[in-house]
Amino acid sequence: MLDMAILGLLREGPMHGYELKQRLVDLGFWRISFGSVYPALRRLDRSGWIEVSGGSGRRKEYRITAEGKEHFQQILEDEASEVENTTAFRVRLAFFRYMEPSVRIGFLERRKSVLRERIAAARGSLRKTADRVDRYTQALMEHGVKVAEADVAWIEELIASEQLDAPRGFDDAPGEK
Amino acid sequence: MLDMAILGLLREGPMHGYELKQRLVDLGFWRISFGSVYPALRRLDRSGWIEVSGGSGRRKEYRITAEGKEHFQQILEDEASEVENTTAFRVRLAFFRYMEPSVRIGFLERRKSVLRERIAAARGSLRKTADRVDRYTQALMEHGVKVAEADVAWIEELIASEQLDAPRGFDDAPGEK
DNA sequence: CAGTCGCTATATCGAACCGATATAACGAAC
DNA sequence: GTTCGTTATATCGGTTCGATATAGCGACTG
Repeated sequence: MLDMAILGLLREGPMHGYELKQRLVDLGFWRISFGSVYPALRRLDRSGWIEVSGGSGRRKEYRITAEGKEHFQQILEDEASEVENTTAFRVRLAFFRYMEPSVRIGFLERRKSVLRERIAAARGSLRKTADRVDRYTQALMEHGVKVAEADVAWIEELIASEQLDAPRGFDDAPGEK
Repeated sequence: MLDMAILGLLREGPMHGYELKQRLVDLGFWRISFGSVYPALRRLDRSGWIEVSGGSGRRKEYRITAEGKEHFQQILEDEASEVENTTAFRVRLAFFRYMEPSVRIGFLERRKSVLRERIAAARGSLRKTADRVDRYTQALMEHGVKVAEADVAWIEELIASEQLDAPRGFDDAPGEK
């Protein structure tokens, strides 16, 4: 996941590690530590998806390679990708501009149905355990459901505004089912 | 964090690993894997906070020890504990009944101020980056702020209902500042 | 102008955690 | 009676976290 976020940011231009970490924090994905960022950068370098300029010492610059861009595009648009993972969904949303318009709505829809399943499950376990859990636990579970419902509503808004932009089949994917 | 959640559940009675994991999932803290649960149980056993009955084979039962209860109480009520961590806060809330009433409101207040700081920071970074991020990223950040605001409102409710139960200084902490 | 404080920047370490997978016993359906 | 889903314990590799170390740099301070 971190790999995708880093590649996505490097698509906009080369950066050094510290700046990259600041940007990641700014986007508010999650709180990332250097203990994740630097190993990730080494990993991406080994895979040939980024390259490093400025040897050992201060201020190394990282830039994405052509293969890196290709790889980023692939993992970004991967239909089988985990929509159950909130972070993964949020990162993909942040890079929606790089995603085929025809794929965007599919992602949003799949996320919505995952959330709905989760809401149903949470409601079930609330009913099931209502008698043996205390009011704090109950408040916690109920709040979780409320947040998830707000998320669904938000995603529906996103879908609606996406459909306004592309009311009927898009240039890139004309007849594609 | 997992350690605290496990000890908290075992306070209610002995369980085996699988059941424990189900309960953890039911509570909806986060999605826990066996790859976390079993190492955690071994860890807790080594520390002497739980004990295992039923040797190698099927269905081991785990029960909390007296030292385990003491340790649980300590990490639960630790004033210096991380309120920045959403998961840590949620787990503690689920075990609020084991917490000194005088300590509960303190926790809620500290969580609230952390969220408020985070909202302010997010608003700042929204203003700062408004021109160079696209509408998807912006929608993501704005939604994050909204969710955090709803969280603050929820915590304020919790504080209010807590103050109803204990309107003025409690028996346990009479003159304590 | 020496001292030190805080920020930028890179890096590593151990511990914890995740996701996938292996294994096996059990009950029930077919 | 064997195949299937569920319960149950366990491990493995890879990733991530949190803490910590190091050092150059600018700014302010006595």
